[in-house]
Amino acid sequence: MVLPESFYTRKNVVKIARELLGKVLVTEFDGVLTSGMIVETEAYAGATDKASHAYGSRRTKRTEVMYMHGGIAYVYLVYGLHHLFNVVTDFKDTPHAVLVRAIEPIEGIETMLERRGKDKLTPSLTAGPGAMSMALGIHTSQTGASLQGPDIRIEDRGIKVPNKDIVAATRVGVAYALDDALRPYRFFIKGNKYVSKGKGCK
DNA sequence: CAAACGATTTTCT
DNA sequence: GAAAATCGTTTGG
Repeated sequence: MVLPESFYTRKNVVKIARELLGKVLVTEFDGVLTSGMIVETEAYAGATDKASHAYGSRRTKRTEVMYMHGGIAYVYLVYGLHHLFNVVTDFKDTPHAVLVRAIEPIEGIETMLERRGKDKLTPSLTAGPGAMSMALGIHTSQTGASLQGPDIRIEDRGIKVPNKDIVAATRVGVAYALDDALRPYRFFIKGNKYVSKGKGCK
């Protein structure tokens, strides 16, 4: 089943990030379907989180989508070449979001290999936020798209992730956030090959 | 209006 | 292990 809007419109963004593990992220552009199980996420707690783009209630053209009602996509460009896919949570005017960092490919693997310019399935196909977005065909033009819409959705296929397989850790690439970089807002499935290594992963 | 920089990945040494 | 690639957004003059 496709996750309903009520899954996203809750106050605890950290809890949502954790619950997204094991769910299936699906994109369908021009009738081409690609999907994968979410194995790694990070929570960004809006106004009170120095690592978030919306820290201190900063409101700009780019971050505007984060202030919208939960259940939409927030996609943006980093380093001029990587598209990162986020899920906006919580209610209007509360800029919380969950960054999806990695998936385990399920459907449309051929398409994903093609998009990435690869010919063999390796973990690097979708391990890491930039790589994953490219494999799924996610682009900054999809920012603000509904997750109940025809192009992008997240499904619950009954996959259960045991508590003991969920690891909480510090986030990657946010050292500039000082003390907030130490918050255990990163979740991933223990032992999964598709979890990104990340630079700051110790 | 100009300048600096980043929630990263890949490739080369 | 280190460095480059590359551009929209943010910040300062």
